[in-house]
Amino acid sequence: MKKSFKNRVFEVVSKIPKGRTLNYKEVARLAGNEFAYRVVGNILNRNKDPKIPCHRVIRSDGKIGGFNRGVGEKAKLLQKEKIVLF
DNA sequence: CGTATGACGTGCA
DNA sequence: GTGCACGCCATAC
Repeated sequence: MKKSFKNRVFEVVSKIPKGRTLNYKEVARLAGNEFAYRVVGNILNRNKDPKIPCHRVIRSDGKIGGFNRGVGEKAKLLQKEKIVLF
């Protein structure tokens, strides 16, 4: 099974510890290509798997960014996790 | 197979 | 400090 970048991103994001947020660039770097940060958001957007805490992935600006189900939901999850936007 | 997209990031006005 | 535009990559259709 060849792990595509998409699969890599899923694994990395699913490995994000609770209470920790990573920006798309970091996820992309851990996935193998720090220059593919756009793909990270792209993949998560087209693949809303409930097993993936994609809400822990935020922009490097410290902003929530966006969410396929609504930014409000993502903000809610972040607050629920007591995640502090670094 | 080829084209267009996208939950970004950075720079500049 | 805020807003706009460009550029980068992989995925989806």
